Amino acid sequence: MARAATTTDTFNAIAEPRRRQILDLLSNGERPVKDLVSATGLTQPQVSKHLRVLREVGAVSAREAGRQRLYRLDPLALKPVHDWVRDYARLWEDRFTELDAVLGELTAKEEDDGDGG
Amino acid sequence: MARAATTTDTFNAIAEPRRRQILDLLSNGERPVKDLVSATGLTQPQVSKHLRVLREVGAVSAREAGRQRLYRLDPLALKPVHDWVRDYARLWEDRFTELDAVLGELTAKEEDDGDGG
DNA sequence: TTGACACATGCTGATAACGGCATATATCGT
DNA sequence: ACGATATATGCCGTTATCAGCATGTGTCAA
Repeated sequence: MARAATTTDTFNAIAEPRRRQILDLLSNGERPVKDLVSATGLTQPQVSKHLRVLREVGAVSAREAGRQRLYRLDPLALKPVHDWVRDYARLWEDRFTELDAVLGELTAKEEDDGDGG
Repeated sequence: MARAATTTDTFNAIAEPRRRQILDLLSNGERPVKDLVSATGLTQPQVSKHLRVLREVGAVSAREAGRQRLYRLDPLALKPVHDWVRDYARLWEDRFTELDAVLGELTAKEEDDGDGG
């Protein structure tokens, strides 16, 4: 078995930075593919493929408008990600964690130095 | 070029559900590898490899303790993920988004049906 | 109809993940 | 020293990504 497909879930889909960039662009509102192409500097097929992945995980949806397709953000698809990291956010927002991190570094250094004090 | 390495950043590292599971286990405190093996049901090499990835992105750190290594969560590594999804959370917490989603579905259906009203 | 435009899909090649298994390293107990 | 325990690493095979390029489908204009 290889790595899970990018279309398995939102976690895999947003691992690709270009896809996050596309979502960022869509958070400003509906946009046709061409706009995303010029904004990202990617080729049109690349953008379409990324959009396909995002569609399959439900992060975007498309609407036909003449010969173009307007893509729209579907933010609820990101909820599982947010829900998961939310618990961890408490840990560093505590400030104690940051302090712990610093102290941990110092302690580790002391141990490396032997009984240097 | 293939998919970005799992060690590229936290986004790629946490795409793998087993690694999220390991982080979840470590959020209860420091644990030796053996505990993670029994808790996850994975083989020991698998766990060690996942831990290596998590170490390389700075999500965990290890401390020597006799013949075992105690792994500790480093939650700050998850901050970029949280920061990124946080903006999107506002969108669905607005409730208007959910309403929009429903209305969008209806509108799309009407358009599919032609002027069915 | 012909052509231009907008978008999606198919194919190829290169890369690297992930699982499984074996094995190397280090520590503890006797 | 020897065996057992704890952990890390190496190799192999399968699989799916991602970039690039060509091509297919549908829409608008003349």
